[in-house]
Amino acid sequence: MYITEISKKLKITTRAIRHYEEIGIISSKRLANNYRYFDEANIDKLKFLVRARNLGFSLEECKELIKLFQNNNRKSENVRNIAKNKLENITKQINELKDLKKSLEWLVMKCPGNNRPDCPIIDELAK
Amino acid sequence: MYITEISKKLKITTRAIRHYEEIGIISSKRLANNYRYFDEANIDKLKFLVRARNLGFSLEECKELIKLFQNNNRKSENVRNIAKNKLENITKQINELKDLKKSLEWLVMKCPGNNRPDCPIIDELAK
DNA sequence: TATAAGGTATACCCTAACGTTAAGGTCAAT
DNA sequence: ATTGACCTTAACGTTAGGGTATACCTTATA
Repeated sequence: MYITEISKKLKITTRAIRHYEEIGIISSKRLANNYRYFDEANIDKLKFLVRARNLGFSLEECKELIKLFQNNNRKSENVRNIAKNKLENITKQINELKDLKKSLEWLVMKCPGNNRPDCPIIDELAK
Repeated sequence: MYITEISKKLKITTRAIRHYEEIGIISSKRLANNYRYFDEANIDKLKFLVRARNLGFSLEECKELIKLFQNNNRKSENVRNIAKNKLENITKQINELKDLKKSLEWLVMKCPGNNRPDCPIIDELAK
């Protein structure tokens, strides 16, 4: 498969694919005209990568996961630890964002939002 | 106040303060020895900025808010719109993260996490 | 056959919000 | 005079690509 073909199939940009190759996460063959060609193995790896990214893993984490993916002697414990870490991070992020949301909701509710200068949001930030 | 003094007080790094100055959000005076000196007005602006950052506003948004903060002819509507936008973004982010969290929780639960290679997380990513 | 269209390549600059050296100037105390 | 704590600027690193420029390759059309 050519790069555009697979980029459409996986709904990512060609730029992303080239980037993944640049930093050594995936690889491809080259045709006589220097065009990239992705065979089954490369495509599988890329698919794996895209799914991992969609689950919120960083490229560095994806690299680790792909290593484990391709290692038949892996321990599922190692995979689980990566996922657990990510889970903790995401939970923290959610909680932080929830706090922010509460504060912002309060302020937006309090603010009249008219053409006068008096504004509880500004007051809060300036207090 | 000197930069370290105020950085401790506001619990941000000196690098952050210098960065804010670099990009023109805040300013400071200089002493004879070229050290930065922050007077009341500068400090108030910086405090405002830190609070806005803590509420999740980007530096660009903070710039806008500070402009409004210092404009006595502002309309509270403009302030409210910035906050409402941010609120929408945060809500979206939370929902996306919640989806990720669910998926990850499911996978982590399913994975035995032992020293065998069989792993539902890998299976899911490779499917 | 020439040329235009469209896919492909590399390579460089850009983003946000600082973190992180590196290399050096200032100041107070020892 | 030296130490250590503070200050300075400059400049590269980070994340995950986006955007743009320039040029080569291939194919369809005039």
